[in-house]
Amino acid sequence: MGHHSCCNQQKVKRGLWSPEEDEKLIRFITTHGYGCWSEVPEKAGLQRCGKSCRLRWINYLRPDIRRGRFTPEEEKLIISLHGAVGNRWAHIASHLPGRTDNEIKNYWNSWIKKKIRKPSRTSTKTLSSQDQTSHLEFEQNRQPNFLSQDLAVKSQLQETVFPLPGSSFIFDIDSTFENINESNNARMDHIFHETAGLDSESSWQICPNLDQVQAGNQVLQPIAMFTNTSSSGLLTPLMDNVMLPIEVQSCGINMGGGGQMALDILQRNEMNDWGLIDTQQCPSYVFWEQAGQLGVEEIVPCSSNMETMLSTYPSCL
DNA sequence: AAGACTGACAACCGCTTCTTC
DNA sequence: AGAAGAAGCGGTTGTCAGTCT
Repeated sequence: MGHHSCCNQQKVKRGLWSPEEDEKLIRFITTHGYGCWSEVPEKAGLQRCGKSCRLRWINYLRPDIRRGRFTPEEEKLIISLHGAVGNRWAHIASHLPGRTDNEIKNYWNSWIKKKIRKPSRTSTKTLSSQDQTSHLEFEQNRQPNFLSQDLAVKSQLQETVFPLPGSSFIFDIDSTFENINESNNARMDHIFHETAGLDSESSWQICPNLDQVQAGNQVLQPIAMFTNTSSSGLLTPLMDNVMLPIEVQSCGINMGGGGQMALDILQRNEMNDWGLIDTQQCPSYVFWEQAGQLGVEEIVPCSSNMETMLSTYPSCL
């Protein structure tokens, strides 16, 4: 194709750009514009291919470029957007004025490397004897891809995006709030009471604007931020402290803010019946049932709630 | 002191998508 | 409609300065 052949031409320079080359390109673009990139090098007096000129301008020289370290807000946004749209760097960059897809991609890749190297807080936590029993039980059911690198990365992301303070609660459900079916509602009700520390008589409901839960006479604030890209492919507006319904088909209840992770895991395992994550203290397992077989996959090892959940929902086994 | 390692980021490559004729 | 070139995109590699051993 055009670029490939143009870059193979003899006397075309490659590698880092010199200040002189930068100056030539800037001078040309600012006076003439760039209309057709393949014509730029010749007109600007550069021994580069048009593609290289374009990249240099877009990623480095254009005046509206923003350089320097990412702010915490930008970092958070990148993490959130990546959780929603994956490696669509150009899409992510469009939400960060002055930042390039290349810059964000580089940032992401080095950040991920760092995170993988650094042992996670939860994965190094000592398990209680109760935890160890539960952990052992499910070790035996591990899937081949258990604790894959991909999963480790996602767990790290989850730690960052969903810091999980002990007294708060977060959850998402398998349908829009208007369509909670009875069995899901009952399970959610039970889990909610336990998680929020309510007595069994206390009633609760999701407030109409979906950002709070009314429990008895107190209003509780969810801490989670969810994204949903499942149906339209469009990016759901990201809002801190707002709980959005996530469409996890037949997924049952998902607590702990791992909606997208659950979806990934369940889809990867072609789960059609139902699945459940129990994650009060930290993310732990996704369960699902298919053809009479229990499937289980770990998100982050250990959960002090495992026994409780198993006794409450014996159908997990 | 010197070589190995690491992180940051610039640049390239190959493929896909868009545009033009 | 479809061929060809241009532009866009994401994965990967290269470079270099700083740090570690």
